[in-house]
Amino acid sequence: MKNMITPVKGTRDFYPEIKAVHSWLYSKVRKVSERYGYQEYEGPFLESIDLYAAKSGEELVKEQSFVFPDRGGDLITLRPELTPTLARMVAQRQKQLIFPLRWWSFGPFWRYEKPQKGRSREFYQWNIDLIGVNTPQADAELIAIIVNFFQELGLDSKQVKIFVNDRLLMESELNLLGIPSTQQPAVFRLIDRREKMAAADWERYSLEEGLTQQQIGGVKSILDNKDLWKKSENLITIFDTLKAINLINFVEYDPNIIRGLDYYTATVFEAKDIGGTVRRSILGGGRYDNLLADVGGEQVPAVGFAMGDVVISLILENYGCIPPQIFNPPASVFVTTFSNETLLASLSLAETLRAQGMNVITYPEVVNLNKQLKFADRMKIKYAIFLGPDEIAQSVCTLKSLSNGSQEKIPLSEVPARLSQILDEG
RNA sequence: GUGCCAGUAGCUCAACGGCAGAGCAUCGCACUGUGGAUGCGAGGGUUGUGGGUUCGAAACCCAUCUGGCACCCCA
Repeated sequence: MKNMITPVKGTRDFYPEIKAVHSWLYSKVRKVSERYGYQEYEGPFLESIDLYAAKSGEELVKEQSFVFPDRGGDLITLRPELTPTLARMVAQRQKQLIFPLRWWSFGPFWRYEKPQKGRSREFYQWNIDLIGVNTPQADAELIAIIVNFFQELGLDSKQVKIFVNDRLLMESELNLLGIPSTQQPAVFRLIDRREKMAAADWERYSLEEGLTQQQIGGVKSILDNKDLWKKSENLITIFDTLKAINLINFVEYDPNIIRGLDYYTATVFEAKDIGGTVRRSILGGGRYDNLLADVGGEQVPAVGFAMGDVVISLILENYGCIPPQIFNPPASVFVTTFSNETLLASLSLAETLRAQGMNVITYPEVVNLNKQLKFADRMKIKYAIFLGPDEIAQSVCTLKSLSNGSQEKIPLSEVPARLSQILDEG
């Protein structure tokens, strides 16, 4: 144990049983993305810091990104999010891409934050975006994808929920209260914090931000108004659309949802664990209609969301949604080795079975069968094959089921066919 | 980046100023052509790391690292 190099803070080691969960999650992400006709893409993990300087949240770039100079002295960033990269990739080929564009991605990201449960410094993120359409139906499609994803994972609407709001609606409400647009970003931050603070603290804080008593009361009544969405044609259409396609469950209006990133322009949404103990949000997204123009392209409307792998994995584990079948044994057949004289015959039989498409493990050392079977048992392999002198003399092998202990002798020439048959049945 | 809590065998934990232990796991034997069960035995530790207090530190103090909780922020 001594002198062991510790892993970099906030990174995770994916041991096989954890990698299995990760791969399974990736397969679900792929399945749902493809079900809606989205195409997989990927960007570079390294980006110039200038790409983020444009429009991501200030803190995300200045405080939470891994930034280092390359050998030429240019500042390189380990990507903290994908949306600016996506905007750049689309802007670069704006004239040749086919819109509406539906793209998805699942890859690693880095943020220099304090690691704790649900948050690491290196994490994977599902990004999915619909670019080139500015309609409530497009927003509804992304929300529908989330609902579909939750259903695919076996979560129900008492466990997780998607909360939706519209920044334009909030801005117009703040305007009605006489709060100027220059002051509105600060008020959005106030809104973001309200549920975490005691009421009195929040009011005092609001006064410090320059709001009048009357405005504070106004903001409070906005945030408590669960029917506020009825003032927004956009939200009305989104909810009507989701109702019509029967995917309105999991979805709820919430005026408190604002989102931290600066580039969101209208619809914003966030999914949370409501039945359990994970307070951190599962995913977040919304409409960002100006980002492409900000990175040098033509103005193109877009909507999308991002989901980190860490929080959703925790939630799936808490709710027992991870199917045990994903921890399959690494092989279906174990070919024992008996002696140095018969070793090559065993290896040869194993290779024959592999050529038939089976996953086969052999014991690469001649040790007693006791030890080999114990190994096979612990690896949860279902069938073992013995090929010792007795079997070789008769041109057969012994097939043993490790689940019920039964054994049968099979002529060597028939082994592949017989085994395929047994594996198909079991 | 701020505050609080915790780190003891591979894992879960005990010992709480006085000989570092248990359960599980591992390895060996009973069982050299047959796994799971059982019995017997063995190995395994600079108590996260560095310093300090003390006759004596796993324990108390300081620093540091790592993790967890609440902030900040966010996936």
